[in-house]
Amino acid sequence: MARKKEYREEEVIDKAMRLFWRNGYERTSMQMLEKEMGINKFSIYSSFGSKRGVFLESLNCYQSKVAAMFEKFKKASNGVEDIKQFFYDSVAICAEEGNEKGCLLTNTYNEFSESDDPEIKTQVKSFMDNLKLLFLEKLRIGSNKEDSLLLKQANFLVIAKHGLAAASRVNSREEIEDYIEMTFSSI
Amino acid sequence: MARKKEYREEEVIDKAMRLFWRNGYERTSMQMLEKEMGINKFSIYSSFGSKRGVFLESLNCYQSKVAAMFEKFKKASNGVEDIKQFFYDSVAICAEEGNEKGCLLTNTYNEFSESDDPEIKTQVKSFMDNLKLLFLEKLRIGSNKEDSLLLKQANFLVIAKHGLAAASRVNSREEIEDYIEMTFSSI
DNA sequence: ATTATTTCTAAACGATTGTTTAGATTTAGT
DNA sequence: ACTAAATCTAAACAATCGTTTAGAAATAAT
Repeated sequence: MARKKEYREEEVIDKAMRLFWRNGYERTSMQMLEKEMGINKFSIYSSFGSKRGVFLESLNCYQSKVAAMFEKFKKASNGVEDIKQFFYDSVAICAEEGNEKGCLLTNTYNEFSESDDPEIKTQVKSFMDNLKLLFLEKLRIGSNKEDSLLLKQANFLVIAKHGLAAASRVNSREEIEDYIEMTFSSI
Repeated sequence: MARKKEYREEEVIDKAMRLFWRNGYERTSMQMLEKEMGINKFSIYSSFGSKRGVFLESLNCYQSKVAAMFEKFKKASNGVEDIKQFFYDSVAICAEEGNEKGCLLTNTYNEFSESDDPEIKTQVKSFMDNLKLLFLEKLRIGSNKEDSLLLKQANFLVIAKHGLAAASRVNSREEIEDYIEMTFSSI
């Protein structure tokens, strides 16, 4: 009994996510969001409530974007080799976007680490913790080493993941791939 | 023939640097700077010209803060072992501050990567390039390997440094130190 | 003590931030 | 065709941003 929306929320939130990814939360203004999402402020607010609402939805969008990669990772069963492939897939996703930013969630954790927004911090932290657990499980499959060493390797690889996120914005894809090779030649 | 300043610029810029380190550039307001530096806006502007001026001086302050560590690194002569020690010193500096942030310059590179402020980006980039050259030189001292492999290892270690910066904000000091041990056990 | 010069306080600046509102426009049901 | 409900445009909102300015307070030289 009323007019129809001229945009699909999943489409505009994907554009918002890319904008936040490039610029971070604070440097992204509503004006930029209007332009990038192709709709105006009223529509943004009626769909997502606030700028923060758009950002939270963007984080979900990012997670669903990498979800397929996570599923593939979870289902694979070659242990450490899966983690290596996971890193390659991560690099591919960043390169596909053409951006030189690290992981959106890692960047978000950094930007919000001193703020008092527990919801955002919790979402990011749980994402990282899940990843850490996944890594640990993979190591159990692919190795016969004792647990304490496994834990250390898991930490090592999780940190390597952060390093990948940070380094991918200052190094070429080739260098990152060299890095992956060297990392895994030591395990 | 006139009144004396009631603050020393080196002292207030050190406080500003710590504030920028914790919060990043965009989330740090003049109001916060006034409070943290202990002087008011007029004094800030007469001493540093602008918020950006305070930030540029803060970056210099950060560099001079780690300069001693760099000098020690440059003068040492145990090759790869020096790099390892350099990483330990880096961790110590962060822990000393009590913050859980990565390297200020790495964070700055991330925050400004999409902005059009070439001066800041150039300063950060040259810092990283210098570090990379230093690493390469250290590898030459401590190793007899051929050049292409040396270059790869240098990249690897520089990326490890970025990883350290990124990971130090989500991992404990003990985990970071485990990470350093594992990194160097593979070289 | 007066003057000149600088730093201080504190208020105000215009611009931009995120957010809201009023009214025109469009659609669907009666 | 008319009405009701939702989306659109576009202007305005208060708050905050970085920045500037006017005037009081303080110092050093004359």
